[in-house]
Amino acid sequence: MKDPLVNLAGYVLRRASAVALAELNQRLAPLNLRHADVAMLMLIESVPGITQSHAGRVLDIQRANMAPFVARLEARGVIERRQVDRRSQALDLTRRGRALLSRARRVVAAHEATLLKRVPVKLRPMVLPILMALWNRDAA
Amino acid sequence: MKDPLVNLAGYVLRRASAVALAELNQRLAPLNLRHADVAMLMLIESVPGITQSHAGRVLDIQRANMAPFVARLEARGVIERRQVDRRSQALDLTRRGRALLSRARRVVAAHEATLLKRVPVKLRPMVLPILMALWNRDAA
DNA sequence: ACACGACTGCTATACTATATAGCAGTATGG
DNA sequence: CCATACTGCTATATAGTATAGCAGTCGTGT
Repeated sequence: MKDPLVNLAGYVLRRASAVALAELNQRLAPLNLRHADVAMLMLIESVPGITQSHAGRVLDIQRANMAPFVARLEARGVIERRQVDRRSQALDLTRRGRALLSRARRVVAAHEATLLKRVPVKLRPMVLPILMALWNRDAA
Repeated sequence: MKDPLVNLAGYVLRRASAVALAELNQRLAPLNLRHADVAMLMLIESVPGITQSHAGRVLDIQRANMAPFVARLEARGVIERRQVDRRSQALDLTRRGRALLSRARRVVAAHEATLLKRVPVKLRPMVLPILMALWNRDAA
């Protein structure tokens, strides 16, 4: 089938992302986690006590959506909130959160391995640099 | 800010895709198009008379979602449906659709150029091969 | 010849992710 | 000490995608 879109980086980027995301979410389903949950847990682990609003900025989650999202994780007992200010909330992992995260990390690692295995060995070292460049974390 | 997620290809893939998609949609807004519309128009142009269900499979759009999607494009007068069977619909661009598509194509080209410009020249030739590989169009 | 399974287009519905608007309260810098 | 910016939050809206099921049609195997 002649697909005229496969020459468009933007299109292939979107399709690749959609597939990878679906696969990851499927892998995480047994842990009752979604990709965003794991991202949050990993961020909090890496920056313990990070502010809720700050975490939202890093992960690009709106303040409005942060509230129920964090509340769910807290209700589940994997993170806890600590008042830092009378407005800011610091986030930390609970013992349970750390245990869950360590399981999730294995799933993520397997997912990453699957992704990279699809790329020819010679191209593999360029995957992250190219994705970072496309994401445009540095330039304007 | 130490972001522990930037080493994960899946994460960066998702973020890059989200940014690129948002940018493209913004560029297309003046034409009153979204990225999915353009994908459909380009596909129909490339395979005139393609069946609605077939187009849905190529673009990975569910049959159920295809119906209102195609209806919108038809109501707008950019595509037309032709009965091929008493069940299958063949899709074609109208004159108006071709005109709109040629404008959209310029927007898409500009978007593609912007994306690729972010990638160091030496890595640029690897962008599409890597994205295709991640998308996994061939392997299992 | 025709029954059956597979396919098409469709409606209705639901779920997820994300976005906008606005509020009450708090911190901070000029 | 006041104006401004910030925080967490609720309520709500929009877009994209997914599921279930229906009526009708087609193609194939026997």
